[in-house]
Amino acid sequence: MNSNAVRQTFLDFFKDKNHHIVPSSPMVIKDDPTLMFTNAGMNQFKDFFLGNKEPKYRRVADTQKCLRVSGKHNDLEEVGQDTYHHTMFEMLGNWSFGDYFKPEAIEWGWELLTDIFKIDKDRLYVTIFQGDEKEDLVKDTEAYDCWKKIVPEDHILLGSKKDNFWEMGESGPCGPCSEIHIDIRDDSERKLIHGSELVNKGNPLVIEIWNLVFIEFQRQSNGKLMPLPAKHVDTGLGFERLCMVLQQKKSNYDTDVFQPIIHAISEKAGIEYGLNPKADVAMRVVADHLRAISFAIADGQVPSNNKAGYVIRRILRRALRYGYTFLDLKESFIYTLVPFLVDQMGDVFPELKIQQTLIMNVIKEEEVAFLKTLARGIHKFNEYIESRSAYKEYYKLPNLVKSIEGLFTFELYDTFGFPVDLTQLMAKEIGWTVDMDEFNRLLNEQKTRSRQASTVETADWVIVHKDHGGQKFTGYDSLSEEVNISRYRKVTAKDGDFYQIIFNITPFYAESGGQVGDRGLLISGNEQLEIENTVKENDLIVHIIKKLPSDVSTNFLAEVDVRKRRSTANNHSATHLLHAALRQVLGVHVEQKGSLVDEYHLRFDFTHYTKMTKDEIGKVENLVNRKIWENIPLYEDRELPIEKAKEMGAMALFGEKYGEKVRIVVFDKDFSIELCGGTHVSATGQIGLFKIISEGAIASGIRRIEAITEEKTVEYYTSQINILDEAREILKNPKDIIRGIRSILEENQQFRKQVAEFGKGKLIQLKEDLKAKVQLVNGIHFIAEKVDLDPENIKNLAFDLKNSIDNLFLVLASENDGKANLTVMISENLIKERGMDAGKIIRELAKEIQGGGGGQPHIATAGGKNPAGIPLALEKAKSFLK
RNA sequence: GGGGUAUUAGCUCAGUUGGCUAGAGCGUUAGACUGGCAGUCUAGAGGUCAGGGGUUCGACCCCCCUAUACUCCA
Repeated sequence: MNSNAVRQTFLDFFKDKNHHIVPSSPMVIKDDPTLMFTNAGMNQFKDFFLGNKEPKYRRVADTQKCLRVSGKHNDLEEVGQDTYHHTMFEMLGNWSFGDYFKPEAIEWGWELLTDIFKIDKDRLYVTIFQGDEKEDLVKDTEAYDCWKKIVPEDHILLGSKKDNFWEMGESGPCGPCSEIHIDIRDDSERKLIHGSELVNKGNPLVIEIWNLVFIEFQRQSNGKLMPLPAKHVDTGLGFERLCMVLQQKKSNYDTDVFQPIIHAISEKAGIEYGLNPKADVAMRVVADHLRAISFAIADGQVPSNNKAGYVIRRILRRALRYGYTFLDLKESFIYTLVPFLVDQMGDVFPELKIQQTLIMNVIKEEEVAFLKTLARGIHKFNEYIESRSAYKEYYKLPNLVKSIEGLFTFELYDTFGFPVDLTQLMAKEIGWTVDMDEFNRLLNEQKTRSRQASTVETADWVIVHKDHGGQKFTGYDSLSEEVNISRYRKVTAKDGDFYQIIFNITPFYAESGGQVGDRGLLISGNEQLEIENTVKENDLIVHIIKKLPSDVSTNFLAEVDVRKRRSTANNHSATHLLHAALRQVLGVHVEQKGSLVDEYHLRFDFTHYTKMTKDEIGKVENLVNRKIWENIPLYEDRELPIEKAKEMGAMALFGEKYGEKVRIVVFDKDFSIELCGGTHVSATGQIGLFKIISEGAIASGIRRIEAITEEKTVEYYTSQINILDEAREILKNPKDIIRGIRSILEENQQFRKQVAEFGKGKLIQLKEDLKAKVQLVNGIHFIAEKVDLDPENIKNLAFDLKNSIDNLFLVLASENDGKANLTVMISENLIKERGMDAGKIIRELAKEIQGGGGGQPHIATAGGKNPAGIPLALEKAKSFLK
């Protein structure tokens, strides 16, 4: 059975059991501070488990793209080493939200695996939670009894809290789980050791394939467990592992999910898969990471230097590093593999196919950049080895300690991004070692420092008024509302504590979709508190406030800051107009890749391959402004079925999560229709005036425009005109200001030349005067004079004189700003033949002017605070004429 | 969010206790050699040492601020 059929069979099976099939949510997560990527199938349903939201369907099934690279589930370093870990993988899942529980989940799981997929029952083992005394949790006999009906007892095993008690995080929903494991060893080996002894023991051929989680508790932040009112089922069946089992393979990478890609890599490297263990690991790493990166980019996450983007960059670099070292691929190659992935998965995940060009461009650019960092690192490494060897030469050390310091290794890694394992490899090749203890110590130091800088502690929610069916958002229509607090909690952060407050109803827009959150006031009686920001946590609207009201249980008036909201709406609506204008001027390949809208400006990232010309920017600005002046009224529909919205030609974004009912925002149905949750102007005229401030690249194929609207634009034009006015005034109001500036510049250049000529003439004169004063003492041409020149010109003069007079000993003095300066110049041959040293001489002379100085043997300078000492210094100079 | 490093000629980079009137290679311009090209040789042009402030007799170098880029950690 090929992989596509496996996936389909799973979904069909649960469809028959009255499950609603939902699409995979994006792999990149936007509105959850605790998570960067979807790392389990349950992520998109988190709000249902937390009780923040009511599910529309009580039974759901899906396949979910997941990425596990950071946080609690960190598999990155495992990937490729074995045959069954992945960064990106698909999780098949069936879900019950307060509907069926253990009996059905267990029965159906077994039915699918054994009846439909025909897996040999004798090879399957199940585990149940054994209980935990510390937590006061009993053994999960309910699950045990369900299993006992269909599975022989010697195939049911007890598991500890670590393996069989699932938790979402430090706090939150949790419960016991029951895992299904499979033993795919050969019969001969199975006879030697019973499979039950190898479950959860890290054997690559006895592995977990399905985890059935029974959520029935809520973990408080004080560690206590509370029973949940509604019980849920959350299951995860590893798609790649299931394919392996059904295709009778011993490795996920041998299935048709990976083979086409592995084959392409092997061709590229000219190394056959399966011959050399190290090369095999590398090929698996590249194949796995290629998937992860491509899907991430398709979901809108390009590699960058922090947060989620940084994680993607790290994955890509790891792949490149393995290719570089073990497959001897020294040039960018990963991007050339993308078409094979698209062939394989493009039908199930169309976002890959549509964005293929962008994915390839972005990957290639990253590859080239990283190869450059590698080259720089290698250069630094060689320099280090050379300098250490030179050190040994210099001090005539009998033998050099061939060890690379941890500090240097760390600097290479931390500052220059050079992978530490490459340092080790290169060291080994020339017979050196690396001080890894020191390296690790430094790395841990940095980790601790970073962690301390970002510790936040979140307390439990305090319920004030029970909310029925969650909170209501009224901000599209009103800007103030009578509210009461349904719950709040305290957050302790490094730079001060604050509170998160949930209202029963709120006009405040929470930060999302690139639009910043609202600010405003919370008023009750005489008390006025500032709501500093509004953020979204999953779908919950959270208000941030520094201080709690004196009475939290009373009624309040919540008022949105109108000024900020208005400016933000201007910028958001302008963003829509800009998007549409770009598509009209540049072409329909323009897709939104990111957006930021606040009260000051708007930022819009989009796909486009070349720098926009002045002309194009002008056209876009004009088009947007024309639409503003048409004063087009806003048309919106907040409850439109998504299919209908798409029919209307609404632009949906990749990597964005949409429900079944969506909101569309329309400005002229023939111009701009977008799916959007943000706040907008009621008619475009309010935007006033639009101006693009900058246009540039942020990644290959992605460009960024920054623009302003309304009063900011007027301010901008006003300040530009003021500059012009001022310039005109300075130039005494010429008819043509440009010509005026040009002629001044020309004149200026002329004068410069003249001044330079004049200065030169003066210098020549001075030079002649000084030449006339040369005394010949002991075969030395001696000059000691005070001149009226600045230090820079004295230096020039000195060099000039040295070139025209041989055997020269020159001492020049000058006075500037009440301070004395001395310069000594000596011909090279006098230094050699008579051992004269300008540096030593000047230190003697400087005593007379109460100062200090120094320099080289042939030229030296000094300064002092006593100009009256100059004659004495010049006199003293004679004493060196021996 | 917390660190680190860098910014020098059109490009790639040197410049090691503060004292080269700031250098190399490539590129570029002119000339010579060659029947022409490739090439070789000779000569030259090209610098606000990222920007601003400070310390100093003297700053590419030390200190502070700003900008940009790179990079590690969370």
